[in-house]
Amino acid sequence: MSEQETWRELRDRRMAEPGAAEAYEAARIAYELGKAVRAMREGRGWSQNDLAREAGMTQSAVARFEAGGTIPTLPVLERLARALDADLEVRLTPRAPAA
Amino acid sequence: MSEQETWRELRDRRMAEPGAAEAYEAARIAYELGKAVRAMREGRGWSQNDLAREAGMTQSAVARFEAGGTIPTLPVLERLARALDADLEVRLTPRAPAA
DNA sequence: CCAACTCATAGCATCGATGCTATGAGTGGC
DNA sequence: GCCACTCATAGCATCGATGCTATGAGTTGG
Repeated sequence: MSEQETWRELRDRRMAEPGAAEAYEAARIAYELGKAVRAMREGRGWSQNDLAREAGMTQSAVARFEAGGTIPTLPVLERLARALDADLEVRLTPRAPAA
Repeated sequence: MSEQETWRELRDRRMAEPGAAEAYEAARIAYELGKAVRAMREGRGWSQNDLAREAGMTQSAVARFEAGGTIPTLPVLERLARALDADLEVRLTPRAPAA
């Protein structure tokens, strides 16, 4: 079945790390971002190569990111956002009211 | 005036890099996040040390981050968010309509 | 004046993300 | 069957963020 597992496993293992709820969250966010970018890219009918060119990176980097293989850094997210005509938003929203 | 300049200068230089609008944006976001965290921390009457303890890092790391001395990674932001009872939100919002 | 506390930096080690090239597998067209 | 295209990985080099300890300066309280 083509066995394309490594990054997926990497990600899964990360999301399963017990004592690290924060790490889990970061990995989850990375995964969501990867899916979002893939959706936007496909929405434009772009190949990973096209997006890579626009974002100033290589196809392998895009694949790695979309697969959730790593937790992306803000500069990379910015470049992808620009390439996709999107805005990168990063916020800390208080869970409890300012009370 | 006490001359506490290095990180500030580092940040300023980063935000001035010409060909790198993305880098500028990332630096700007880092700066905003630093200010936001500082505000939340002070709102609780916590010292950098208190926050550091809660977030599992050292006072110097908190100072560096609040000063915008580095572009934070998602795991660090998550830990800070948790320590401050906040949620970390990272999103790519399309600038142009789906058109 | 001294002690304690808070924050800004320095300097260094280490880990992890990114950048690269190359390759394998799957698909579609000719 | 062959070629071209797309995507998933491997493997490696490098850069940069984080983690640490230690220190200096400024403040406040005694």
